[in-house]
Amino acid sequence: MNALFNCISQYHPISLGAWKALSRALTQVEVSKNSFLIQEGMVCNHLYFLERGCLRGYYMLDGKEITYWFGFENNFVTSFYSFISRKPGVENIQVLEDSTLWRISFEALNQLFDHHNDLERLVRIINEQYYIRLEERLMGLQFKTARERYEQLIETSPHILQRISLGQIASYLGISQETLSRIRSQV
Amino acid sequence: MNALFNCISQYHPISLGAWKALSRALTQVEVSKNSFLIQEGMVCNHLYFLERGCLRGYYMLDGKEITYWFGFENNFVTSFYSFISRKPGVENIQVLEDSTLWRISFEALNQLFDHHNDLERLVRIINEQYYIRLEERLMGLQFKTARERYEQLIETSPHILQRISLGQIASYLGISQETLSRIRSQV
DNA sequence: CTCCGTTTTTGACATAAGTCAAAAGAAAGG
DNA sequence: CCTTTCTTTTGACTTATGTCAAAAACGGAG
Repeated sequence: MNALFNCISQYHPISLGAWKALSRALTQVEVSKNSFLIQEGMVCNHLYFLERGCLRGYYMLDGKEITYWFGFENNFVTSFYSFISRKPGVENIQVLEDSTLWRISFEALNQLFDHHNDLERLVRIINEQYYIRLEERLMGLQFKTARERYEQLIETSPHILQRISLGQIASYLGISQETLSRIRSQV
Repeated sequence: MNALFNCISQYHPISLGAWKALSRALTQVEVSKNSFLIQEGMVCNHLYFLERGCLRGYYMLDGKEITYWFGFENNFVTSFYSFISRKPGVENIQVLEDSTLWRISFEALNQLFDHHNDLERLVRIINEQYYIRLEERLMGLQFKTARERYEQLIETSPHILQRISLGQIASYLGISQETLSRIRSQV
């Protein structure tokens, strides 16, 4: 649970009381490679923190898997739309490496908000940071060529290249895997 | 200010005290067509609410204006990255029609958070809803053809077509204006 | 109503990227 | 260690989309 505490502290410090309450509400989850944390059609009832391992989020479009997200150590994870709106989502979250997570339910989190102001602030701040990242990602997709997207990925997230297969990276970048393979072979 | 109150209420009801305090912190701003609300290189110090009018957000890439956002009545507006991180941003927000806005400064907003829990909750909830929209937008860009993007825009935001020029819509969709013109001429 | 500037359309052409298919390479399982 | 399966690469070809340039249409100002 140390990893989570450290991660939180980088966003916004919380009181000891809030941390204790949060700890009590958390459950550890171990999941193994190729299993699913979340599947489409479900209402996602939990917010997760990924302590160890690696995940992939994707949805189906015309019979193809479209990867929209990768999760690594110290990332928060959920099917955001479903978790927030309490409706079934289209997202699947697949476990790419055996992973350790901590999770809290929607109800428990909202109860904590009522009693611990600083926790709600923490979540507000984390949401804002995640929003900024998503905005940057959008800008990276809107008008860049396949090569530019790949080069940007190398710069901003080189660790992805080590741990994710080429086909999944291509999907994440919005290009075909053949194209990515060719880009890679030409430096 | 009624429009703002109504808009807020749809997300999360707030106490009368919170609303009074918020009202006092708001300033009305009138801006005229073709002026700029925010320009790149500035730190954006305000969060705006657009009561009447229409705005466009864009940034420069290789000497071209890339439109990433349109704002209409009842939208919240800011250069999000800059407002949150307190650093200069790359975004420009241009006024497309004479507009009326209300604004609150970063400092004032954060002071309100300290005294009015429900205001911070409101903002957290609004942020979450905006996050979901951005996610949907990202999915719409990642793997769709020019025609699919345009058809999706007609479905989800037909009002944009009435008020925005073709060139700017094309940019928003991540395609050239010639391509959009041709798509439109073939139904 | 006419003129001027802006926006949209059209045409011709170039090119990035997708698709399909097969071969090569790497990883996993018995 | 060999076999099977999955992933990556390569080739040939197609297609969607971008680019440049010019014409047409539109809209505001006087």
